[in-house]
Amino acid sequence: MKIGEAAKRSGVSAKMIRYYEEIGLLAPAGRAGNSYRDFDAREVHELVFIRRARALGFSIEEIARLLALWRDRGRPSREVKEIADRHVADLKARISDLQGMVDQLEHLTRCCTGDDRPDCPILADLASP
Amino acid sequence: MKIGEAAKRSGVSAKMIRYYEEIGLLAPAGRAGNSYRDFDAREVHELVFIRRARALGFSIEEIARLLALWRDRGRPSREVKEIADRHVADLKARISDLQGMVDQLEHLTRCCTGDDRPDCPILADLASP
DNA sequence: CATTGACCTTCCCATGATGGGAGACTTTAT
DNA sequence: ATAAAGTCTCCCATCATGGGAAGGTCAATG
Repeated sequence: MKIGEAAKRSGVSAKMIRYYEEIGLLAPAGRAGNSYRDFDAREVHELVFIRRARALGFSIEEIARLLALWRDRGRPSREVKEIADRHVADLKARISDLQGMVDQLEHLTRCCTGDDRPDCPILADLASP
Repeated sequence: MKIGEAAKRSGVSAKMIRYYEEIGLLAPAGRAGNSYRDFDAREVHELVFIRRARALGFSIEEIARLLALWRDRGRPSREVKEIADRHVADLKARISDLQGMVDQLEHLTRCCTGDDRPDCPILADLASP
């Protein structure tokens, strides 16, 4: 099948499919008639794998490792779990950063009248020494 | 004072100071002897403002609006609060996205033995139709 | 006064993942 | 046969930041 069909079936845009091939995440697709890429079901399956992994926040780098493990039938699940655990720790760190921002901002906005007066604790905080 | 000193006092790198000037976030600094930028205390103060706003996750775009309001002594605090509230909502949405990923991944990793066996619910999930 | 080292300048490049678009070519449908 | 839709490769843009090169400027020391 051609790239548009593969995109539709996998949920990955044609643009991204070409990009994944370019950076070596996917093996170069065969060419039908030496010009259009030609995909089979296995390749669409890999694209779906990638899309789902992206939706879980894995980086391309991590996905490359997950794909390699997926292709290796004898892999130890330990290695997969390690990648996932590290990623979860990373996500939690990001959440914690963002939550810290929310906490500070909510404190400030609670103190801000938000009316026509110019006094604003939010600006006062940003401008404080 | 020269850019290195302004960077040290504000906590904003010289690279970033030039960038903020280039994109118009800051008024072009005066030049001493027509070559080196020359900063005064007020400009350092603005840089600190920017650094703190960045630490709260505001985009450059938002900071430009906050700076304009800060400079306007008669601004209504309502406008500041609107920006902050929208930003908080944005942060919360991102947290919620990330938390969803964590939840899914923790469910999967709880089910993964993480030993030498190849069976892995994490990969199985990513590869599922 | 001259050299040296620290600082400054501008310009270009890279990041990560994605989208947009141009210009040329191929396939498919009418 | 012609028109429409799909595909190809390139290049550019995002957002905020850092790295580095090549060259100019300043301050202190010999």
